[in-house]
Amino acid sequence: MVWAMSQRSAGIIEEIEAEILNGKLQPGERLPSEEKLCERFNASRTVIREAIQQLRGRGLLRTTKGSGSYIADPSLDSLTTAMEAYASLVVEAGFMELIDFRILIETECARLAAVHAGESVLKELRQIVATMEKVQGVRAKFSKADIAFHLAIARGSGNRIYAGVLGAVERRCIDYAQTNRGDDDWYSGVIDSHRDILDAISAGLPDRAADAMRRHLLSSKRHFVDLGV
Amino acid sequence: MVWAMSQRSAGIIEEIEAEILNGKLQPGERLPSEEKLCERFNASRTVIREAIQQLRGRGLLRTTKGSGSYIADPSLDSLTTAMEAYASLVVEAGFMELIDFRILIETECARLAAVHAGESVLKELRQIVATMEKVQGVRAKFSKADIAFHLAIARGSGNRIYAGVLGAVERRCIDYAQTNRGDDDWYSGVIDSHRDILDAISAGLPDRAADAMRRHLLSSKRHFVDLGV
DNA sequence: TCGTGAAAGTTGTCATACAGATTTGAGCTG
DNA sequence: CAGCTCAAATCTGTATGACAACTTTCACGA
Repeated sequence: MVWAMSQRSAGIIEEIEAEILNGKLQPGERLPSEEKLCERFNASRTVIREAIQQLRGRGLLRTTKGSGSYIADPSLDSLTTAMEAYASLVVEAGFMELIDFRILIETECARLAAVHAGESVLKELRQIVATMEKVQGVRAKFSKADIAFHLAIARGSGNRIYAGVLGAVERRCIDYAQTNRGDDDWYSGVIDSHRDILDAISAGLPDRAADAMRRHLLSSKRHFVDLGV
Repeated sequence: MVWAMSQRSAGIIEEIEAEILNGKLQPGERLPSEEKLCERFNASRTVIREAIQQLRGRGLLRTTKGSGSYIADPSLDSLTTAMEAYASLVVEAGFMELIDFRILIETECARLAAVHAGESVLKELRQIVATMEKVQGVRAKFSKADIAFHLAIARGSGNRIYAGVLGAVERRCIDYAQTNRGDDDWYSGVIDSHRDILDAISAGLPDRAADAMRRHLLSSKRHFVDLGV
C-alpha cells in the first residue's frame, strides 16, 4: 500500500536511507548525481536536493561541491549532535535523568581508563589538572578544562561510543553547573576530585578510579538537587 | 571573525541551532517564515530552505505545509534514529564496543527497575516471557519478544534516556545474535535467563536483578566472541 | 454570538540559469 | 610509453520567478 505522502522527499529519504542502513550502499561510495536521482525517482531537482539535505542533517551523507554526495563513514558526529539536541531540549523536563545517565557512563569510563589508558592520555590529564589550577576562578577557562578532563578519560576508556555519547551531554551538564555556582572553595574542591581520579587511573586501580569518579559526580548532582533543579 | 563558508546554509544552520539549544527559541515556538529569514540572513529562499531541511534532518524542527516550521518537542526519536544509523554503520568496526555499552546500560536498567517498576511493567514482562515459551523455535517472533522484554525493563527503570538509547541498539544486537544461532537449548537458556531477571525485579531485589541481567548479556557476548565477530 | 468564506500568509514543487568546484580525458611533451 | 597540461564535461551551490496546496486570519453577515 502506498501512503499519501505530504512531501515527495519523504519517500525518497526512506528509500535511500534503507539502502544505506542495510548495506546496499557502502560508506565512502558515491550517491548517483542529482540529475540521475531525478530520473530514478521521477522528481524535480528541488525535491531530490531536499532529501539529500535531510540525509546530511542525519549524518548519513557528506557532500562535496563539484564532486557529489557520498555515504558517510561511521562517525559519532551525528549521534553527538542528536544527543546534544536532546540533552538541550530535555533540560527542564528530565535533567536529573541526564545526570544519572552521565554518572553511569563516566564511572565506567574511569574504571576502564585505569586499565586501558595509555601514557598519552595520562599526560594529557596531568596537563589539564595543571591548567585548572592556573585558571582557578576564571569560569570560562575552568569550565573548558573541566570538560576536557572528562572527555579525555572517556577517550582513555578505549570505547568510542562512550566518548561520543559523553561528548554530547558533557558540555551542557558542566556549563549548567558553573552558571549556578562560583564559590571559591568550590574550584579547589573540583580540582581535588580530579586529582583523586587521575591518581587512581595512573596507578591502574579500576575500582578506586570508578569510586572517585562516582563521588565526584554525585557531589555535583547534589548541588543541582540543592538548587532545586 | 567570519570564516569562508563553503555553503551559505552552514552559517545559518549554526545560528538557528544555537538559538534552539540555548533556549532562545522554545519548543513549540514558530520559526519566522522563510521570507523573513531571507531578509534576516540576506540570502535566497533556496539557501534558507536547505538550512531548514538539515535542521529537520537533525530532528530540531518540524514543518507543516501552509503553516510554518516549529521548534521540535524534546523527543527521543531523533536520538534513536541517529543511534540506529551509527549502530548500523559501525557494525563491523566496533560491534564489541556497542555490546559493552548495552551491557552497562541494561544492567543499570535492571537494577533500577527492581526499585521503580510498577505493576503494569511487571505484568507486561510476565506476558512476554509466556509468549517466548510459546514461540520457542520461531526465530522472528522469538526475537521480537526478546527485544520487547529488554525494552520493557528499560522503560521500567524510570529513566527515559536509557529507554531511548537502548531502543536504538537493541534490535541490531538481538537480530545479529539470532541470525547466528538457532540451537534448541539456546532458546530455553534465554528464557531461563529472562525468568531469573523477571523474578529478581518483581521481588524488588536490585542487586540480584542487575547480576542476572549482566550474566545474561555476558553469555550473549561470549557467543559473539566465539563466532569471531 | 457564531459560523462562513474570502483574502492573506506560508510551505511544497517545478523550471531555468549560471557560478564555482571537481573529475575526466585527449593531446602534447619528454 | 609515461607523465603532464589544460580544456571540456560533470556536478553541486545559489538565485529567481512562478504557481499549487494548505493554514490562518478576520471582516462580514445570519
